[in-house]
Amino acid sequence: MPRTVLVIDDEPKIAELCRDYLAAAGYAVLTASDGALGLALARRERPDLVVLDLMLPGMDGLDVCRALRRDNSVPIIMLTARVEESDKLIGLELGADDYLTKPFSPRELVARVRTVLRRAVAGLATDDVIRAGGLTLDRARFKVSLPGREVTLTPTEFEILAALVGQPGRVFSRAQLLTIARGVAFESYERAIDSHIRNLRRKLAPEAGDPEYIVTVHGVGYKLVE
Amino acid sequence: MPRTVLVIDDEPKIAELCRDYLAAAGYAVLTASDGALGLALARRERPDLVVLDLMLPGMDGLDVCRALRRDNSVPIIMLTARVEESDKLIGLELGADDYLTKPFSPRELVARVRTVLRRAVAGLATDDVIRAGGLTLDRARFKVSLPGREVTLTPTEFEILAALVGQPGRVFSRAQLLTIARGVAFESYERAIDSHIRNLRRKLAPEAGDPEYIVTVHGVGYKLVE
DNA sequence: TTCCATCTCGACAATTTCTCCACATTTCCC
DNA sequence: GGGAAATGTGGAGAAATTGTCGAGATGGAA
Repeated sequence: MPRTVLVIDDEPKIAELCRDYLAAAGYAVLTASDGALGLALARRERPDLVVLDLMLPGMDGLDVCRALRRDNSVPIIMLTARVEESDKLIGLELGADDYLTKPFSPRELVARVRTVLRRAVAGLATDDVIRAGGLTLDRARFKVSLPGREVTLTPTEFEILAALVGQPGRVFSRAQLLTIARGVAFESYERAIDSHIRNLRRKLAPEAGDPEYIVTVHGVGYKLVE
Repeated sequence: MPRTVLVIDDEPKIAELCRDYLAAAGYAVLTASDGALGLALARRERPDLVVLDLMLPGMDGLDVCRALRRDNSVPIIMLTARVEESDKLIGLELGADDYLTKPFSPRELVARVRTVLRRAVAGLATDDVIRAGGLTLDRARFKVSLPGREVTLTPTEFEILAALVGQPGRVFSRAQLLTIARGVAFESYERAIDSHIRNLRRKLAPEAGDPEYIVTVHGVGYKLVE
């Protein structure tokens, strides 16, 4: 059961960026372009977390925050524009679980969402360790282990492998993997993925004859062995 | 187990500001809008520290301070409206552990609270030690021992190392370490962490060739060796 | 006050990681 | 098998990240 994240932001670009990234990270994402709409959505859909822009037209982000807090204890991550030394803004903060100042890296957003959700649902399933096909990825330790040894990956390699291991057998296109690794905002050479796949294969199976973990699906993309 | 701070202030804005900041810093916060209420709360909830406004309606802050002192030795931080020498002196004579003059920066408040609490707790916690990877951290004395010697750390260095040692192998991002070190989840120059890490490394391994305790995880953060 | 310890932050160098190209090889489809 | 398209591979910059030093800022103590 994927966790649901509600993004409330009036800037379409930001909202879209958040949505794509969080979706790529495996979350169900709802978006709202203003506070009232967001609040209504939150009440109806009961998201597991809310990403909330501080600056909103009409109903202010703080009002939304307050209202959300009245309803229940949904975790909130606030987005703030980097304006002044935060003291004044921060003085207003009531009960957000974490803060991000714009511009923020989408990767950072996903990391924060993960952290806050883990904290919020401590005791429930932790999505920190994923296992498949003899591979074990531990996000907290940033390590992957396979029978008999452990391998160190770069951030991009780790994200790609995490996506593959998360859904064994599912085929990911290069575009999808690029989005997962680098973000939608980047339009770049899709075949950069090939290099990462190559490096991953070399790290996962250093000797010829070792098991293949990553399978090429000609004309489509890559997948983890089933 | 979070430490509890009781804020006694009749100005809602100030009280709210304190509550939000201290909550963000990981403290459980109680607030009271006048002296009598605050005193009652203190007796019932036994907070670890009291933040007390000198100017209160009805029962004066000094009276509250006196009364608190009669009950037990809870640490007290006084808030004063103006820089009146006499106020400071009186407050300190009465046994306040520290004082702040308005307007104060919330960040400063958090810093003072942490300092006073640390001082207050230092005498109590004797078995508050963490061990891992050959390191032994003594929170009461702010020292870390490693094979053959003992090193004194600054408060920030200690908090960072304590986090790392508490979960060996787990990777902490700079943002996480910043939050741990400063007690607040506010954006700041993340790379200040690098400097602390550098200083820690120098203290832990003064000679070239000494064992490395703190490992860089490129693109992610830092961790303790496993 | 002045001194001292600590922390922050900028600048630049050192290092790691990523992207992209050129070309070799494989796969697919006829 | 032949040809076209897709993928594998190596390596050279480009880009991003981290190491390092040191100058202010700040707060606490003498």
